[in-house]
Amino acid sequence: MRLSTLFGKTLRQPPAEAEIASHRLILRAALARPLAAGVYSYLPLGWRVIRKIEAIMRDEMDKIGGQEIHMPVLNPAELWKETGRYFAIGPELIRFEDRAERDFVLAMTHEEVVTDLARRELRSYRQLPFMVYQIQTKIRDEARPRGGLIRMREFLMKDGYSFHEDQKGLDEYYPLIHQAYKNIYSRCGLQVLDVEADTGMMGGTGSHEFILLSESGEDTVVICRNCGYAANVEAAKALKSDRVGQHAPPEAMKPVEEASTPGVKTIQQLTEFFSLPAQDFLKSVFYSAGGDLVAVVIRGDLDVNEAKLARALQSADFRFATDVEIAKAGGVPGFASPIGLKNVRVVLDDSVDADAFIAGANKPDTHLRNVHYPRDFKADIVADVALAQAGQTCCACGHEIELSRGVELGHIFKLGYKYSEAMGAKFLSPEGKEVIVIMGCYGIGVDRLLAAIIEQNHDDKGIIWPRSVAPFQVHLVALGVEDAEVAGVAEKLYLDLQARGCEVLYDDRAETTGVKFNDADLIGLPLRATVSRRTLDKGSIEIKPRTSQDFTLVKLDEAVEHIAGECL
RNA sequence: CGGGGUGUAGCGCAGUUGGUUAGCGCGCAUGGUUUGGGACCAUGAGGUCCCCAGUUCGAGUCUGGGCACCCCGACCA
Repeated sequence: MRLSTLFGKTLRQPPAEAEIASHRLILRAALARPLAAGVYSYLPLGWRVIRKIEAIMRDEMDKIGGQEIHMPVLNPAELWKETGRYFAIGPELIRFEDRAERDFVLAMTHEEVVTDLARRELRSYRQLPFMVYQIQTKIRDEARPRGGLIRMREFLMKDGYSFHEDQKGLDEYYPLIHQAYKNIYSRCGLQVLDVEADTGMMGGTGSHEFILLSESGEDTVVICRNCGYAANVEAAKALKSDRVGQHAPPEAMKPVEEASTPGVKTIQQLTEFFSLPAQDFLKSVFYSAGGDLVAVVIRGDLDVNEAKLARALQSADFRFATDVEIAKAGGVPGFASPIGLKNVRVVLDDSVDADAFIAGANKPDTHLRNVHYPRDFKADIVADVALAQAGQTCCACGHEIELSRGVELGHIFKLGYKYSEAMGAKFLSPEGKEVIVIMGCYGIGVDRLLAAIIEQNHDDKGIIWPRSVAPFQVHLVALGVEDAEVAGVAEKLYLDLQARGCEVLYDDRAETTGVKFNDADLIGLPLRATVSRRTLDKGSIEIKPRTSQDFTLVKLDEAVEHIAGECL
């Protein structure tokens, strides 16, 4: 490709809206251009990278028996009603009617379509197992797109779906997917963290996320530097420290007594008022779940993890209760607890021991001392619903855990029977019995991966492409194109390299040295080859890797083979 | 969806208490001088000042409403 005719100009200054490194470089290097919030067009350079990434994904999927298919983005709403997601998912699912007033949606993922395909095709266990995948546009009307290609409303995803006879088959296949994903990242030059993830309402039996550690990430992961345990904070198990200090133990229980606490509402205020650590108080957080009031009771030093709460409640359909709803059940916001309340489901975090706590009295300006569980209140559910915190210790080895921000690059899931059951995807077993097929789903964002590669591979001059995904391998620079010999040699090199199978971006423009070298650094191809009067006087051209400050002179007649050796 | 910010030429920005023909740098076009790290000179093209309504003799500037984009948070199969 000649730079003089390449569609898309590099920018000296990035548009003011770009804040994170990959976003700025994607715009400056002319990889993509915005059309609307979270919607981008790819220019030739960016699209070549996308195609390289896709090729790696296809290769890894094919290696583990994946078969590429292609499913529509335009979906009849009927399918989504069958699984209930038409009603369960919020406005991020775009819904509309066609001209005949039939309900349609734009697919944000393809479990419904693929399960529908499966139930139509699948008859016998002899057809199992299989895994199909596609690289397809996904539409999600995200509340807040951000970070350029990090979070988009229209994006590309490689999504795969596996179908097995039984859990055992899925369990045996899952590690192959897991390894294929790791291969994809490493082949793209990325170091990603592989973490245990929340299976959420999917009801699955296993799930991993692949996280790029980055300050601009929107997920929080828990990491143990000692044993390597890593998990999304939504799923993370951590050992809650035991309470320290003096507490009335269960065998020495004193009667509950009221304490006047005028205006003291928050845990922070309580610790100051009583001069006691936060762990000696009971925090009660009220939720409204499907019309019921739920009180989540947790130690004062901990916060509620709503993903874990969803699992405990077996429903994600809840929100913070309003003060009115709390008052209706007899609670007094700021001084509330489950003690003495009726018609409230109580979820107790397993951090709450049998020793004495101070809790709300459901009476204005009043708390209660010597509250003991289970003497003074009962729990409907006891579970771990606490958010992991820095400073807690690893559930596997006891070492102190760290929290880190990250970007979710991929998510693999043992789906189980949720979709196949809802949609009746069944097959006949060897015994002639109808059996529901078990599914897995495996997603990885293509655009986001491109952004991640840049996040992890750039310097202050520009992108540093890993060879595997670089839009071209060689940036051929002709300095002083008015010099007929320079132009002639560069031109010949360009043609010869292409004939030899190298991907060459040829800067044939009549620009000054600084402009050309700065563009080469910005675009970031692995190898730069320079032809100038100065190199020709030595019968040579100059070769410089993007990653190095040093260059080497190579004789003209060896140039093609030398470069080919570096980039093929 | 809550909070904050920004909308003036392709990009980055300035524009005074409301006042004539809306500027600057970069980029772009033409000509010339240059040519190993974003060169220089000259000439030139390019604007619904986000939109609508209002106040005013007069609005980029003031008022009201709307829209778009960015950031933080909530949300996120």
